[in-house]
Order: sequence, then structure tokens, then C-alpha cells
Amino acid sequence: MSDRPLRLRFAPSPTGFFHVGGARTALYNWALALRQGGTFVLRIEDTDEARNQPEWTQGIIDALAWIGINADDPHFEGPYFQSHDANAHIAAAQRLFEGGHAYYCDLTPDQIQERAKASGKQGYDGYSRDRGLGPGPGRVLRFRVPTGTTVVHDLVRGAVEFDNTNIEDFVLLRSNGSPIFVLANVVDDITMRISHVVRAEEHLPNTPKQQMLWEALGEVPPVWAHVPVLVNEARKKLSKRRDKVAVEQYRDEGYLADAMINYLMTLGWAPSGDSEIVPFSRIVDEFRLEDVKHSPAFFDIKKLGAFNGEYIRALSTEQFIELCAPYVTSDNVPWPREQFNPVVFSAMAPLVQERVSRLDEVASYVDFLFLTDAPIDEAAFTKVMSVPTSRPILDEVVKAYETVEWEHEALKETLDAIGTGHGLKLGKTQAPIRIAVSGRPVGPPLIESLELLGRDETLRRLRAALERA
RNA sequence: GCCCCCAUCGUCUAGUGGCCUAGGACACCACCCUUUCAAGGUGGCGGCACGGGUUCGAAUCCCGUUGGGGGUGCCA
Repeated sequence: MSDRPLRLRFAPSPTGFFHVGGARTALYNWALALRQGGTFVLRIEDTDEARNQPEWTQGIIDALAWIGINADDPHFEGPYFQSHDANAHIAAAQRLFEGGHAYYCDLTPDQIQERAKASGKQGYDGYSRDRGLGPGPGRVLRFRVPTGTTVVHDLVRGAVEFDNTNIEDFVLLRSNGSPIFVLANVVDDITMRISHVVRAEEHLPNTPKQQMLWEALGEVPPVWAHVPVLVNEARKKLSKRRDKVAVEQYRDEGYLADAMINYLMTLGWAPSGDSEIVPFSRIVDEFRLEDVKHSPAFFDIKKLGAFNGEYIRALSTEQFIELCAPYVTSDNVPWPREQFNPVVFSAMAPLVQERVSRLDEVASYVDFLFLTDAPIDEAAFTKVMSVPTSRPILDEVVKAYETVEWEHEALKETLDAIGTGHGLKLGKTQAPIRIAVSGRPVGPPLIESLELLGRDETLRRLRAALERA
């Protein structure tokens, strides 16, 4: 095993968004680098598509920064890109050929398939192993897989043994001379003196190939760690098509980075003690790859939401208000921008804070305060108004609120007294008022809302409801 | 087809041969609190896939079965 200084490489491929599974793997790497004083090396895979869309790469960097992995941290190195200039990769292939670890083959894919069909065995059969071919047009360079077994020592799974007879002589250089990904990857890892490769479980079957390449190149392979994948409710690997997997989307919906980080870390691993909600510093202290579970974990958005709600409630009111800014002052907010009143919002904020589990829910709790004609939930309105006491209560409240002192206790007592007159508790009495004023059957506490709305506006809405009913 | 990995409440997990009558968290249910909804409090429901071993003793070790997942390109 490797005794190099700790250098963990993280190599996502840019696909236009940053996958939550990748985020968790990055966090694993990051926690280790932080505790052991190592380096997190970000090396982004370089594909044609990504090359034409530099914003994809930037998206990865931004998403990493959001979950606390900042490019200017001393433990961070990169971003690098898989060397574009393939010279080093080709040179390594050349060495492999000269050392007898690789050979050229002139079979076309069709010919290979025919031979496979004839023999009944899948894949390439090593036809050109001993034909002594040199490089030439139409020829690929293949790795000469040695006989025996390859044992991958995996920090998560222990020793995994592969019988080399099941690994075909794979291609290193295409017939056009360009290097294949595995080769490029290994050469880059060697060049960067990578000590640990922590990645998703799906890469485990390809690991023996990489390990053989390291060894054939005269190098000591890195420490491997294959962590379980994240799955959806159907127990399938999270995919962009079916599942909500973009870290960016969670960020935009108002999940807090700390909540996301914490939740992600509980997938496949758990901090000590009875609470799963722990600061990242604790995670850094406790996280070990050896403790990571072996089986896939379901990414449960409901549980993420519960974590997020806890993190939101743990915020100070000031922090909460600040974090809400993008959700109450942006262009796609449901009220006219000029009608937003930061003072009113601040007053309501603590009440909203303990009710939401995502920041993007905030607007729906306060919109009626900034909307002149708040939309009314028809079904709820009809239902509430069908209660015989609703109309009389509305009538009496309008009358009483015309003159009452506009202050919390007075508003509450007045309302309560009217309700009592109808044999109702405050909880029932407030229903018609609430729907009249906010358009909804549920929402933030009513009296507080009325205070903020003011006498004129409250009365106006109450009268409008009376007319409507 | 071949290869590899995996298997504790619905879900995420604790558990590394006796501390397990299997612990916690999310979800769910009930009750309490209550100005709706939340939040908070209390309690409840619910699990070691199956079959063989090994052992005085197995969720924990071994074998098998079943079930799931992943990998298998001149893709990255």
C-alpha cells in the first residue's frame, strides 16, 4: 500500500450539474484531508462536451464551494483537468509496449465479435498477444493482462479478489493513437502522486485494470476506497432523468449548506451518539472510511427536509432574515417588488422561521402582507363561510376593530370575546378572519398578522370577505 | 452470459460472539401544549431475508439459497 503523503483525488465528470452522490464523495475526501492534513485534489474529467461548456466545470467548483470545499483553502489543490495534451499518456503506453506489457493488434471490432461468436466467449480473446505486431494504422495497443489474480485492497470492503482470466486484454491506445480513459486516468494519478482514490462503488470492477497499470508502470498503487452509491426509492442508482440529483437545485430551493452536508454524511455512515445532527467539525474528527457501510443508501428528501428545518430553526433571527433575502426580494416573488416591506418582514420572520423547512417556502407565508389582493383559496373559503357562525363573527369583528386599540392584547381579547359569545374558542373564531385576511386556512399566527397589516387594511379585507360570502 | 458488490424497523443507521427482551434518527400514529399550521413534549407502531453449519452462546463467524445493485466499448 501507498505510504505517500495523503493526496486524495476527486475526479467528477462535468455533465451540466453536480450530482449529490459526487458531493458526498467529495465530502468524504474533504473530511479526511482536513483531519489528516492531506490534500484534496480536484481533477475534472475532460470531455469534448464539457470543453465546449466551461460553465459546467464552473458549476462543479461553485457547488463544491457551497458545501464548504473552497478552492482557496490550503487543503485544496486544483482544479486540474485531465491532461488534454495526451503526450504523457502516449509516452506511458509506449513504455508499456517496450516493456512487453502491451502489444498491438490489428483486428477490427467486427472481427473481434466474429471470433467471440465462434468461440462462444465474450470479448477479445488475445488473438494478437504473440504476433509481434508493431504500431501501424488501424492497430490498437492492448494491455497484456498477466495470469493469476489481482487483489484490490479496499478500505471500505477489504480484499477483493479478481481472477485475471475474466479481464480481457483491454485497449490502451485507439487505432488513431489516442489514449483511452483508464490509461489517462492512471497516468494522471501517478503524475499527481495520488495516494488515495475514494470513489463510488460502480468503479470497483474496473479497479483491477487500473491497479495492473500502476504495477506495470512500476508504481505502487494508491489506497482504494469504494463507497456505496446513492439510490432512489426503486433502489436504482440516482440518475439525472428520474431523480432530483443536482446539488445546485437543492441550494436554490433553500436547503442550507450545513444541513445538506450533515445529511449527506449520514448516508452510509453515522456519527457517534444518538443525534445525527452534528457540526462538520465533529464529522471531521470522527469520519473513517473503514466505518462506511457497504450497501447503497436511499436519498430521502423528507429526511433532508427534517434536517434542514432543524438547521433553519437553529439560525439566529438575523441570520434567517439575511438568508431569506433571495427568496423575498427576487424577481419571481409573488408580490410587486415595491410593496415588499422589510420592517414588516423582519417582524414576521421569527414566526416563519420555525414553520418552514426550506427557504423557498418563506414567500408563501408572508405574501398576503405584501399583496393588495391576495388570492383566495376558494374551496377553503366556501368551507369556512358555510359555518353558520362565520358571518356574524366577521360582522362583529369589523365593528369592534373599527375602534379597538390596534395592539396585540386588545386585538386578541376582542376576538376572543366575540368568539365566546358564539360559544367558540379562539382557535375556531379565528378561522373566518384568517381566510378573509390571508386567503388561506393556515398560515402564521393571526393576531400578529393583523397587527402588521394595520387597521385599515384589515378592515378592508374583512369587509371584502363579507361581500363575497 | 460472465465478473464484482451488497442484505438490521418503511427509510438512514448503531451493533465487530455474551452488555440485544436489537439502540437512535426520519417518516407514521396517539396524546399533551396551543391562536390555524408548525415547533416543542410524552408515548406507540415497526427490523436482524431464508436455510444449514461453527460455538456453551450468533444480528455478529463459515457455507448455500433467495433477493437487490453495479460492471462488462477503439465511452468517460
